[in-house]
Amino acid sequence: MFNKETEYALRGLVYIKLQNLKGRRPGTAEVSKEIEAPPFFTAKILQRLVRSGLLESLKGKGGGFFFDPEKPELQLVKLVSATEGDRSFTGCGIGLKYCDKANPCPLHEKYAPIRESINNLLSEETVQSLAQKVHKKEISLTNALK
Amino acid sequence: MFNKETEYALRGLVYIKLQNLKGRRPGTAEVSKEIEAPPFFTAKILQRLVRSGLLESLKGKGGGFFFDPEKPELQLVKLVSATEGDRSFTGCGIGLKYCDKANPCPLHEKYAPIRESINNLLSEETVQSLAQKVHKKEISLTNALK
DNA sequence: TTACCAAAAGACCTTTTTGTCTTTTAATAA
DNA sequence: TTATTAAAAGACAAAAAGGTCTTTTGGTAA
Repeated sequence: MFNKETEYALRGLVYIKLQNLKGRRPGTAEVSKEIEAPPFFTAKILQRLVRSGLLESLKGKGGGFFFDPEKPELQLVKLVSATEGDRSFTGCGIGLKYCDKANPCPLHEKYAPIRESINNLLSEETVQSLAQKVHKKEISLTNALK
Repeated sequence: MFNKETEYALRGLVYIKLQNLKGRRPGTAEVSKEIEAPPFFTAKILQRLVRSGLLESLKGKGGGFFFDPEKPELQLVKLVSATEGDRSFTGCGIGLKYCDKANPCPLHEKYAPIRESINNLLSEETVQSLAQKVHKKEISLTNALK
């Protein structure tokens, strides 16, 4: 579904949001440990997210990552665009440049609705909505079995 | 959706099947040209498919690629397993090792049905069924606009 | 104002994917 | 049997993805 960067970003951001809800700002070491992702790579990914304006950070003692409460919720489609680029869930199933209802590839009829439901999912869900689910329910962010 | 190898394999196999229906056995040069894929890479991919038993080939004059009429239709899931490995449409959306109905990640509820419909598509459709669609309808295999 | 802390920046590396090319092998036809 | 044809095999290489590490910068707190 997603590449590694997006997976780590998703897990990391949901973890950060959960901690923010508790009034905390986790740092790279904590985030990478909790989501079981490579530490330096996690740091790099979070940095990129800050640079692209999807996440905030604070240096120095007591520093760490957090979401700007002023900003709207972060739709997954925005996140995935930032990590994988725009074309990840827009292309043709078999890789044709021009493939649409008027000029379909042989997979189009069945694949188009699936692609659409992926895009719906990515528009409907946000980092915050995912964090809520983890917060409220018996839902996990890591590989630890409960 | 798929990686390049799978895309080229899909387009190539459908083209080969279409030519087989006309009593022809296309070679690597023809296939790569018709599906607009890199010639040497196409050759390598078709070779791999032959080695894994999904396609037949004949060397020498009049040689080329063809499907064994004795074999059952080639389900896309078989093809994708050969080119991308088994785990491409079985994993968790956010990359957790253990994620299922009993121990779901926050994306599971909405992603699981999508993943299932992808797997249904890949089981239902075959190289032959896609070739039939191209044969019967106004459906394209290449980037050429009609 | 100094000591310390933690993110930012960026160089560097490894692996996988994607792609190219040459040589060898096997089949066919003359 | 020889010339020709086309796939098989495998070495090689570029690009992208994934990952590591060191140095610099900017904050905080004592």
